[in-house]
Amino acid sequence: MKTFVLKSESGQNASKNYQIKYAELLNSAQYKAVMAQNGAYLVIAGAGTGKTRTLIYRLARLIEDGVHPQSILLLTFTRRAAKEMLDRASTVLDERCKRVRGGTFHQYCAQILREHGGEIGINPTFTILDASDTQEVLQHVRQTYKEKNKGQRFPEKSTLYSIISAAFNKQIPISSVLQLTYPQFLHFAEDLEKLKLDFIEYKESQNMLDFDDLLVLTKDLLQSKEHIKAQVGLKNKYVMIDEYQDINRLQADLIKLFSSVSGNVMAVGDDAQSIYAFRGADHSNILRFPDEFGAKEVIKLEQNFRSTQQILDLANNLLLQATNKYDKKLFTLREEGDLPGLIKTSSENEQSDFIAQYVLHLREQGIPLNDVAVLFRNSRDSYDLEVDLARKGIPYVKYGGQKISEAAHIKDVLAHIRVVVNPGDVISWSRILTLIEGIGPKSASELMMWMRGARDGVSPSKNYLQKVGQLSELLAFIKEKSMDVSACVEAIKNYYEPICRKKFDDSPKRVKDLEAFVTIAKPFLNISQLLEDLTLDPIDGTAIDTEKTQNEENPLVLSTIHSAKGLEWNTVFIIQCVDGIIPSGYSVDSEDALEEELRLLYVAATRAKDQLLFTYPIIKENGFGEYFSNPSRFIQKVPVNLLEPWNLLRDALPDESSPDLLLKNEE
DNA sequence: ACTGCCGACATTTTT
DNA sequence: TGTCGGCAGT
Repeated sequence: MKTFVLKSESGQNASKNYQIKYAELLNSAQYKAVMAQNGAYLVIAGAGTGKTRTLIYRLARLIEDGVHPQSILLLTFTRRAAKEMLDRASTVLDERCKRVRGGTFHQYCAQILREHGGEIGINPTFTILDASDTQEVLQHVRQTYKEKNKGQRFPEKSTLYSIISAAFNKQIPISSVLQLTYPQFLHFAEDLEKLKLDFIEYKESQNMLDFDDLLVLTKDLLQSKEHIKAQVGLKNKYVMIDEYQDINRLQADLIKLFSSVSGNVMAVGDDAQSIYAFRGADHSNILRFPDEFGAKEVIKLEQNFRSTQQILDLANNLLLQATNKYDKKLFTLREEGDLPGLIKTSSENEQSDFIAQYVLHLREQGIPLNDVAVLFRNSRDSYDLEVDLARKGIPYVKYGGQKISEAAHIKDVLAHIRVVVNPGDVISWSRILTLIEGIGPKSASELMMWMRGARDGVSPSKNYLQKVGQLSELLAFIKEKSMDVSACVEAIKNYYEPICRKKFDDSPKRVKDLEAFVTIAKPFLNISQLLEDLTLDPIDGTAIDTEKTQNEENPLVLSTIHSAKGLEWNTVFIIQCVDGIIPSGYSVDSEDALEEELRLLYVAATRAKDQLLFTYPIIKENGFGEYFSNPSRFIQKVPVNLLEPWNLLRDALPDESSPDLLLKNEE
């Protein structure tokens, strides 16, 4: 008798002959997620439970099942994350995985708008504004309102940016944002609403979109144009979203639209690790997912493969302090390890000294610098340490904080490219014109008037024209060579370098950045590409320094906790565990905000594989002088049997061959 | 008009 | 920390 096996629609793939032995490589929860077929699924993946691994294998599995790589959409938090996943997936399976469409929400939205934006009146050649560009536009729009409210404190451009952006991302009116976060500006509510309209109008007139516009307009487009929604939906047979806990309302709506045809969505995240409320993320989104998307199943990953049980015990204990119940308890099969340590230092300086010495001590034990991370709440919390590391010659990279592409000197360089790409960009014109000696805001705007067509015979003033000569040569060159990015950037650098030297006291550092920037810019196909990539995927603060230290030893990692998301190291220091820093002084009035700070500490703690050390200085310096600081309230509540206090002893002998030894006191 | 200098001020965290 | 606004000098 002959047999023919009929394939079922879903779920029956376990018997298939896969190239990859999924069942052997994954634990049962991971396996379930990887094999999940059609419909919506939520994967709650605790820290270190192999979330990325699960996503990677699911990609591979789908492709093995014949799903077209291009019909899979993988949305991640950063572009780097997407790229890494696709790279890893192609190692476990094959090159096909690289053809999966992966990236950030902003990137994907920009793509949709370039393709279909015309349908709602968007010119597809729009330029994208990054955070600081947006602030410059706001600065421009702000003038009128500032003058109108003379004598009163009117919000700064950065404050305006957070207010307006919060209104967009949370989709609430400005007055509500003011009530929640900026009650001191409540009386400006009306003006700010108007300012917002001016702001929108200005961006429209210049054909510019900021980060928020990309999301909002994509949503508008897909909601108002049924056929486009269908077209986009058809392309997305499978949608996967990483870090779902950090997604805001707007993004949740977008996912619904992206997956409208197939309904195949897998969201992955951890409600205990939601740390982006400040930008509108709402960790209840992840809890709502099952209802909202009609999820077939919620899969929980709880076995941790990263940390020792001692570290997990402490992390679990931190979560107990939350009023929100996180139904989660991480466990591991790893061997026992050291108790996490709590180190009190007399000053911030001693804290830095301790870190530096202990890092060297670890290195002697065979733990390389780059397997050690120092984490902190605010970017500036590492300044003191950075000075100390530099002095002791310990190489480091820093993640988080200001982006290189937002530094003034890089913005200057980019402005030259911008005016070529978008000659209507008044802000950039003004920026590059006022760089020229003898040209201030007034002459700059006269020159711009003149360029726009010399209305009413405004005299071009020969004197200025001469000064601008060099600049116009440069711009002509860029225009002609727009496909040769490295020639353009090189030319700008040569033109700008003398200006840079005059403009900044710390010009040597900045000139070095310029040189590094030439290298970074090289691989781009044309100047518009360069601009777009830099705004959608800004280079991390010290990425440039990394190049320098590459020949040397792998550097120690310094990072804000936010930027450490998803990463892991053998040893993790969490420094400045002081009340007012973590939790931040800005959060103590709000229970929700406070709880987010707790989650932040939880994220930091769960980055450690073997050793976890909290440090805090007992005396902090602040403006006028010194004051006593208290250890973080979160840390204070942890019982001693989970967190061992260390005793620092300073070696009294000055002529000892080894540096001062800091000892651990076993109690 | 433009430049330079001084003091005030704001500040989490990121696409 | 660096940026911004005001003021004085060229």
